[in-house]
Amino acid sequence: MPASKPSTKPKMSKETLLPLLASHVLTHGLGGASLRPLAKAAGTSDRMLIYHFGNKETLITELLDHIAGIYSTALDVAIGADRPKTRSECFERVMAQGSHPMMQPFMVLWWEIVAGSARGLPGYHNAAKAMIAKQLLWLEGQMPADDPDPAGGARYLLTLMEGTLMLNAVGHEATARGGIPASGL
Amino acid sequence: MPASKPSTKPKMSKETLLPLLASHVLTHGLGGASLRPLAKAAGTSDRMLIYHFGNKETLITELLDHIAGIYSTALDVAIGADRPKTRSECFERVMAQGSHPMMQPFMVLWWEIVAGSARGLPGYHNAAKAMIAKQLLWLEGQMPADDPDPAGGARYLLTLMEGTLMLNAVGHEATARGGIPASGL
DNA sequence: AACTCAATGTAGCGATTGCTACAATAGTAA
DNA sequence: TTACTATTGTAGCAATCGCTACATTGAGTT
Repeated sequence: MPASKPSTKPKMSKETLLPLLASHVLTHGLGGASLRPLAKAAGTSDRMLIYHFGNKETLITELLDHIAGIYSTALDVAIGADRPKTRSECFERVMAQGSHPMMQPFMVLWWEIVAGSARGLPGYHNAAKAMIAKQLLWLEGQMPADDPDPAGGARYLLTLMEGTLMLNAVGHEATARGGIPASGL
Repeated sequence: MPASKPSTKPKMSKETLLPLLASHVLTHGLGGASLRPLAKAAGTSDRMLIYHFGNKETLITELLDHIAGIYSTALDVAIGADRPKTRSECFERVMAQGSHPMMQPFMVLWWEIVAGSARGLPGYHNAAKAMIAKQLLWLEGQMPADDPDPAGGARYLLTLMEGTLMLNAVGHEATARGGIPASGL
């Protein structure tokens, strides 16, 4: 009775592991991400994580790459059908999207990535740069159709949005909301 | 010959320890801040850190408070003698100050504090809020003398500045610099 | 059937983690 | 002196860290 043995070819590779690992760090963060909890979340052992990735550093690097990819596609599916009329309206939309509960795990993780990038941790910088670049591109596509300078406007709105999101993250929502002038956007 | 004994009343308290601990985390970060390295940097043992602070969590909390205080006085000594003429000029000055090499340890640590605050780590939120509040107050004092709305302007410039600093931290300096419109500040 | 080799489990290593038990050394109060 | 209390050193504990040595399994190849 060969019953207890689960499966002889369990199909376990980086590609199948990364989504599970990503889901774990998206809810538990990168700071305390150690091999054994990560492995448990992915249904494996630390032994196998090292087997597949070589060491923790490359695991984190590839994981951050993967998460940047997830973020990118999440933005892709969030493209509005119509264009906003003004930059102000564009900013409102974009902020609503960035503050959406669905995006919150990304935001919480995001500051950890920024911190790691600022401190020079391997892998963090590339992921941060990729995510910003993607967001900039996405924002450019969200600009008003008749905007005189969509690229420059996207950079401006991105700066403003990131500042606002940071103030939100540390409990200064009122500061951020009150500071954006209606004109000038 | 009482020679080898260092001092019978070595005067060691939270107040004398905190500056040394702060200097350590300002250069080495909070992430890997464990008791024994911290103690070594302060010239003590982990044993004594626990003795003075009770446990690591309150140590970190009080340390973050202390660092927020250091940051506050650092801003106080950086108040310019004259006021800028325009918001644009004000923003330039403030960015120059925030990008100053002297401030870089604070900036690198800052993103770690933001990350901890976003994730709800104890002590991080209060420190982040205090540092932002101080910065807002400071910025208000730096606004042009004839500004129609110094408080609102300070909030706006703070949002813009933090967004810019974050983009700098992840290697998107060009994005940030190119995005700020000359008008509208 | 014999061999090969990727995939996996088990067990453990040395280092580090936060923290504690116990004892020794004082300086002060009685 | 005697007793007490605050401060400090020494040793160590259980837990976790990243990682490795070794053995086993099993599917495919010859």
